[in-house]
Amino acid sequence: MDKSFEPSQIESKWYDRWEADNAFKPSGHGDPYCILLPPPNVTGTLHMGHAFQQTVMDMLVRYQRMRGSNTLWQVGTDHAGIATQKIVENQLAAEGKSRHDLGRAPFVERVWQWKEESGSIITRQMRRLGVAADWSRERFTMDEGLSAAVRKVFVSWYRDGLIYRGNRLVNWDPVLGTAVSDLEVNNVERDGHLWSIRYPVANPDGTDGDESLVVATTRPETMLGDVAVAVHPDDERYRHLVGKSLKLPLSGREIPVIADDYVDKDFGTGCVKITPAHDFNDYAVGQRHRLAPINIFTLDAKVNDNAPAKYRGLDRYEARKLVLADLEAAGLLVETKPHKLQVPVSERSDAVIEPMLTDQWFIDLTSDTLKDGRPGGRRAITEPALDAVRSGAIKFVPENWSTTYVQWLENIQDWCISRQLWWGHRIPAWYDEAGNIFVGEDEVDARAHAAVAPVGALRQDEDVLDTWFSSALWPFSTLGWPAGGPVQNERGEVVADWSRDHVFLPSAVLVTGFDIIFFWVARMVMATKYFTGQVPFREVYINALVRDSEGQKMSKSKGNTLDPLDLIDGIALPPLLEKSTRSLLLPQAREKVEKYVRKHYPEGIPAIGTDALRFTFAALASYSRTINFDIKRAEGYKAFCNKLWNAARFVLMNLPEGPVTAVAGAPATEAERWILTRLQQTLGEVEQHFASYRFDLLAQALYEFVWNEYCDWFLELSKPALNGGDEAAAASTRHTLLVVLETVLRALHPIVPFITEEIWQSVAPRLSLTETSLMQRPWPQVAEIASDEAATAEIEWFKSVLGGIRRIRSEMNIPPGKTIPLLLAGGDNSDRILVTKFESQIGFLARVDAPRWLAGDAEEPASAAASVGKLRVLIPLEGLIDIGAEKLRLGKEVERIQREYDKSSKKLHNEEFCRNAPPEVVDQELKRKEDWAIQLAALSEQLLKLHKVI
RNA sequence: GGGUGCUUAGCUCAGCGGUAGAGCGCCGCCCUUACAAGGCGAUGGUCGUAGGUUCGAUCCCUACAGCACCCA
Repeated sequence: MDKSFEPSQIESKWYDRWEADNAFKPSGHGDPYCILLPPPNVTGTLHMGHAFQQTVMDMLVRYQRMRGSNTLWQVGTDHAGIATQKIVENQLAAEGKSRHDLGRAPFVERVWQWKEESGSIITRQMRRLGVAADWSRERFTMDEGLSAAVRKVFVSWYRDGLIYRGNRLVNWDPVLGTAVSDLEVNNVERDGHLWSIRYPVANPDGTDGDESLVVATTRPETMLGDVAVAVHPDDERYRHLVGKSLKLPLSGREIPVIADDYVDKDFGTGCVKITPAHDFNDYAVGQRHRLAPINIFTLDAKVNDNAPAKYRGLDRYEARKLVLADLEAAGLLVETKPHKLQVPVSERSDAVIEPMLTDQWFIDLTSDTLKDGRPGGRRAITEPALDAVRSGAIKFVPENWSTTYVQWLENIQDWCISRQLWWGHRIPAWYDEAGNIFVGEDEVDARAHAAVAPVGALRQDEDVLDTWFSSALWPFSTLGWPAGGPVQNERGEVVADWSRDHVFLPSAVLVTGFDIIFFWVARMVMATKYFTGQVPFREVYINALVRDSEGQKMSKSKGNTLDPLDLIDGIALPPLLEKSTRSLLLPQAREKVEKYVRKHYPEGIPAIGTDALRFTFAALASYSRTINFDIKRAEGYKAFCNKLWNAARFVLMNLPEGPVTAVAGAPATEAERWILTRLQQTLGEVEQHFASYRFDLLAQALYEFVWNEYCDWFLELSKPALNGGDEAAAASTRHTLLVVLETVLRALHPIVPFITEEIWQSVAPRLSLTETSLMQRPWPQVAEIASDEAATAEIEWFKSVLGGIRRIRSEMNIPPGKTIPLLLAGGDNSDRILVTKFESQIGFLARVDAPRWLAGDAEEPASAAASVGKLRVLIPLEGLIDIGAEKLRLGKEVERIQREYDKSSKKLHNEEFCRNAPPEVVDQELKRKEDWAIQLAALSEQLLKLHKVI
């Protein structure tokens, strides 16, 4: 083995071997354990969130595989309708073309080309992360099998009366020209104005009356589509006007004053203009009062022919200016004041969303019963999804997220599933020339199920389905549903077979971010429950969001994004700068990003390797909802990998040639029995932390075991054993060194697969193991390892003795290389036995001469002292120690112990404590008081002696 | 407005009724033959504020403050 750990040399080697050996495929035996990868965008690249999430999944899968489960890690990508279409449209725009210049079929062909070019980037990156997924089953949401599932589901839900087409108000992105989900709309606070506009009351003869109402609005241009003004029913100021008509300025239409308790009496004037066609709240008010909406915008947000001629064709913001100017001129603009408002912005295009009345397809999630008596969406889809969580069939980790899930479902609206795009699953619906709708798997099927005879030719719906519609089917469509038998990919390879693979449903755990609980998690539950009767997964582990070291959200325009591969491979400053600023358009942003990068990575990013990155993710994965990724932390874990590497080197270089066999009667030494005990405890903790998804504690337990116990103590203790005269102890120690190493490699493997495999390959032959890869080794069982409390207590004693000597050495500035004398005083019989037993270890590790016991009555030389129970460990001062310094040191120590003693003592004098506290707590306190008293006595006596010396 | 979190060492975070912890950083001494990506040791905290419950509160309860995020 090389002197230090070089990740780049081992990672690709092992990944290729594993994959070639089919090590990632389900074994076919054991309990099914399936994890579904949240499918990333096929044209996307790996970011820190993916890397974190995938590390978590990979740890679970590797752990379960070693435990003997039949593991399936289902990977794949989704087609990300809007995002992907937009990328290709941008490419076309660079050529001066639009998708309409190409036409639908050539455009879609071009998107497929782009998908082929870029589609493997993210999967290559995932391999670099060490993802142990079954690549032979990789799927894409638009591949034939998954598309068949989409058609089947659409048609079934339609025929069950749960999908309908309707003219509804939706979030319309006027730039992309499509409906978008309300989940893809962000409400952004912006500076705007609140305008107060006077609406005169109309006289019965149509002329303006003396009275008027003043409405406040942030969107004056929409008044062209006003159908009413609403006031609160209890508002005394306006009660007499309810039912009367107003003359709508600029349009001249008459509109009623209505009473509705949606109105906030105290906001503005207490009068609200109602524009049902362009506001969700107003739409609801309009429906309550049976007012027909008036749509005043075209699909690209220009004023349409429903408005007075002079405004037609104007963009909504130009129209606003003109409306305000005209109102001003008419003396109807009462007030203009600055106002902060929430503006709905499309996540996909940054355009301001325009609520728009359009024909769309919806999934019914809200009606209890259909007109024909069949169950409606609430009963058939929403309630089962709620019950799945309420009943505990699906558990969220951390548990709180179930509240988020439940509250959202309780307030759910019908799901708009149509998108006005070309890239996606085309809606399997056809229209005849009379506008009748025919739904089927294909046109033939649609005709076969026609309720009325089609009039003329059929024309398929132009729209595609929301990407999440296909993602919602992921838990069962990837397993081969709806086909009964083998499903092949485009290369003719079998990728799934429902008759065999259905055992993987429900999957064990879904690992995903909270941001898609609504988008994806809830919808998978709905679809999977409906079509398979099962839950899609038993648990949902909501992973934290990865932020930068200062807690800022990672974003390209801030320059604080990290490419996981740059952490793995390292990157120098110049290419990092180039990369970070390459795709930025705004010069200010470039400057800011460059400054950030130079400040945080003045020397670029050091290569830490996949294992260290994975360990870092594990160590950061507590239940908190965000993790701040600090590269310093990752560097620390690279050091850990190096530590493990060198520990292995030490073990291997202390072995004789050939296999090492267990010695009869072993383990021979306390140190071995202690490290095995600690190993056993650590494995127990690891089990527990896997079960509770506490990867931080899991990583910490292993880290501490490897570094602070195995390396710091056991390896050090093994040195005198290996080099001492006791050949049986040496042989036993060699074997234990090896066994503990091999066991901890197994336990670490799910977190750090590469380094553990590399080391294991050197270790395995020494233990005559027959497996060819660490991946084939069984998970280490707690029950296989014996614990020994007595040995543990002895080693703890030893560590205290050593600690005492080391502190004295360090604080008295005795050079580490200098061997010094050691005197012992006090102590009981067991101390004497232990001193004899550990004499060589104490001598070796503390660099002291053979200890000498002071006879009870012998004159004690002036010494520095530490106490271990009743035992006093003395370092004679002569020629070594500054008495003044030792008095100071000892004085501080005595004070500290005195404080602890007083605390303990005070507690025990409190009668309430003794009466009310549990007996074991009182006992513990008594014991502590006693221990402090012993130490106090020993050290104050020592201090007294030092004072006498001078 | 409704909801969910967070506030602990210089930084990033565990802990959560009974002796305040880790990693990194900082300081001191050491290139001791596994590892200087290292060893040994030290420093560092009235656990956001104010009340309450309790024999005992960083932990439970209440209020407040600050900071996030989600939904409307």
